[in-house]
Amino acid sequence: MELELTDVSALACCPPMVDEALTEAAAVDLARGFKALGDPVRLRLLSMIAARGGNEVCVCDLTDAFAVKGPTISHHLRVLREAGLIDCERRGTWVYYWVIPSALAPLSQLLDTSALTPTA
Amino acid sequence: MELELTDVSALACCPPMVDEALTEAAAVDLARGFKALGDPVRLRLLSMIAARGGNEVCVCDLTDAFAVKGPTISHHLRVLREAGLIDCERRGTWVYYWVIPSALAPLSQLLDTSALTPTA
DNA sequence: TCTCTGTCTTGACGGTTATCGAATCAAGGA
DNA sequence: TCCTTGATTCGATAACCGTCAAGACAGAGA
Repeated sequence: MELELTDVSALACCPPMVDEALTEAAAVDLARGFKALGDPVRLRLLSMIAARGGNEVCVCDLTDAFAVKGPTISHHLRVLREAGLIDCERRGTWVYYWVIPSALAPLSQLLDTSALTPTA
Repeated sequence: MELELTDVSALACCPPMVDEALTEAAAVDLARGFKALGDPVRLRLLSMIAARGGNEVCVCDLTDAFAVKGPTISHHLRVLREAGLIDCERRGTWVYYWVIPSALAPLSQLLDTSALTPTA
């Protein structure tokens, strides 16, 4: 399970873009995260993992919910992991995944528009 | 300027995914938005447009900030527009773009993790 | 009308990505 | 030790995407 992981700490620094435009470097970092979210299968995989809160999800519970085959699920989980959005651990026969909230937070904050619509 | 635009209203319906996993249909819709954000040039373009708040930005003010050529800027602006994240209008010689906050909001809310980290 | 400037579209090229079958690896149990 | 099950990796293929040069279009001004 050796992968090149995105440095999450570098992302935890982002005011809403309605307040301040991104630098080129910040855009490269953050776009990596959004790109990982830009596939329907990956986005739903992440949501199924995240919906367990801090708990974990077994891959075996994910695969059945999708039309795509096992290797494709593995591929998408790897992309999410390389983006630093999730992590995993093998315990016995099964592999468990969980979400990394500190990686999601900057992405959410960047898109926050509450400064434009104060009463919405 | 006739394009197929994503229906924004269909997106304005999304609780954080830490509370509830996405349906397949919702994932397809939302992934379209994230996919548009998944390129460094596009993300920075959007941030430069959004940073003006409700005001508009002339394309001529965007082009100089990037290494890529005019057609590439046009292409990325079109992708952002087809995703429903921005809109534009021509006035005289110049074309002005502005952000659509109601399209950004659901994406931000979906990634909100405050329910997991109450005091962060 | 012609010309100039700003923006977009077209067409093409090279690189990337999603997907799957087959093979591989990891762990448990017979 | 062998077999079975869960998950990943490998290799190949088809589709997609970012980029640019060249050309087209829109509007302003002479």
